[in-house]
Amino acid sequence: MDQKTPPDDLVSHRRARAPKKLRDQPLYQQVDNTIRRRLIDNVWKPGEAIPSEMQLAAEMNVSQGTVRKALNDLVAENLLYRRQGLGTFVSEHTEHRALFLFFSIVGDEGARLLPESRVLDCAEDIVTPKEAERLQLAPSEMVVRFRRVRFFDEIATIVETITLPLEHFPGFGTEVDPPNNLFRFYQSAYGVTVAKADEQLTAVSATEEEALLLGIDAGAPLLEIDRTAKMLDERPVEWRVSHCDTTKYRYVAERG
Amino acid sequence: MDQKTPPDDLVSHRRARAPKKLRDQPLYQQVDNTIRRRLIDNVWKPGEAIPSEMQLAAEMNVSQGTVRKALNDLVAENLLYRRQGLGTFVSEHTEHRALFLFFSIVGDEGARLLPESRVLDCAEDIVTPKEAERLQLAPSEMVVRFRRVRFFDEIATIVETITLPLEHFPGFGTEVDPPNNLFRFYQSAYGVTVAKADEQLTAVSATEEEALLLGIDAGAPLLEIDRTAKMLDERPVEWRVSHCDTTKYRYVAERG
DNA sequence: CAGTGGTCTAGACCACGCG
DNA sequence: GCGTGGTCTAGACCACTGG
Repeated sequence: MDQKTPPDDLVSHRRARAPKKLRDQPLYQQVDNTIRRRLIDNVWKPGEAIPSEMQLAAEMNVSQGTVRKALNDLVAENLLYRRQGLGTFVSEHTEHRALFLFFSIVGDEGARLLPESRVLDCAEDIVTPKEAERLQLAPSEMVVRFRRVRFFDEIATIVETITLPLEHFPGFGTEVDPPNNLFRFYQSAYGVTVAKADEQLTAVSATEEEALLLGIDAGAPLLEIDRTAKMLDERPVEWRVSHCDTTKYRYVAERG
Repeated sequence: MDQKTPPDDLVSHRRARAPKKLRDQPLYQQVDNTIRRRLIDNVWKPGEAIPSEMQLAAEMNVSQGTVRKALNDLVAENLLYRRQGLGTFVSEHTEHRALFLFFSIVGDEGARLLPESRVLDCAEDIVTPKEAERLQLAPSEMVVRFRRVRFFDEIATIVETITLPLEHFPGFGTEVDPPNNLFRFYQSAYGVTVAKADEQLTAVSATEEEALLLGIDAGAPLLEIDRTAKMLDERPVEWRVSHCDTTKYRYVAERG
């Protein structure tokens, strides 16, 4: 077959009116976008297997190799994972994934532990200007706001404030208690999958209240992590400001 | 051709004594390693073009597609970059690369600027135990240790201490002054290419001296970035501890 | 055993940069 | 025009998983 006997589905417009030239998006990008769309729309749900390469190739009228390139790109983004002999699966927020993809606090030996949590307070409210900016909400929208203390090995280490747009999380905090692994809960209870997060780190001084909660002196230095978590389509769904006592635990990153 | 009429160079041993079974490394991995080795050994230097896919494929007796997979993996690691119609090139520490790959401090508007630097002191010395651990040196080895203040828009923002193993940087600090863009200097003057870095972030209190240098109060919270920079072969080459005043500038990261 | 993904090849055409 | 990388296809065999 010539490079393309126009594959109908994806590229019905491609070269329909253009005998030559006219560079569209590459085929594998169109496949990528199609699959991405289905993930966003929850057509394929976290944990489930998606169709095989051959099936996708047949459906989209492209070669297996083209589908493979798209799939491998999505695997590189951690949206899918593949197991030889089994199939291709939609990533989910298991303990492990939450730990290694979205949690960067480790102990002196580099061991990662998911901390325990105790909720301090929780209420619905109108967005503050800052929250509206971070969550891209209109000035009058409602949010759920709650604070909690997090413990590593029984030692209070983090105080954090979390804000969620009520629109995506109806009944949150009033009908149910926030569990420890929030991302997994967002996914299972609300169908909201967190795919990426932007973080800004600064150093701040502990307030009186924080000092009391963490068992340290007021004014002691704390690491502030200001994090906006986003869905697959880049829409922000959670704003979290964490104040961490870094005397026993540190934030780690790898660059390059 | 059958999947492999044993390509001589890379896999002379592969299936030499094994009629079946015996899984070695995939071919594209062997190609990857061969190229990586040449980068480590400076056979191909930063900024230079490496041979074309066809040439490499011919040299290593594999198909163009196999070479391509290896090259694309190396591009994903930022060790190479490719320009259509031109060729494949070894990455170098340009201002841009230094800025976006190894520098994470940005202003309120997210704009990235490379700060100016003023060196405070610089001397050769025997390693401390901490330095020996970070740089993986024997207890009696010599290092160069220097401190500097860094300025964004004329405002002192960072105080940092940098330690280099003298072995890799003979004459550093005594015969030449440390320039502002260190990574580029390591590369051009010593042939040392920094390929990755591990960072640990904590919050600390400003010492009297730091407070004076940064124009803040003693005890004010500072962001400490403890960074070990490594070469292509993972050997550490620089240890840097930066104390940053994050009232005007922040550390940013992206996860997921 | 059949079906999945993983590796490898061969060859086509396209888009780009340069002489 | 020629050589580079970029996209796409077709088809082979291997390795793993499950029934």
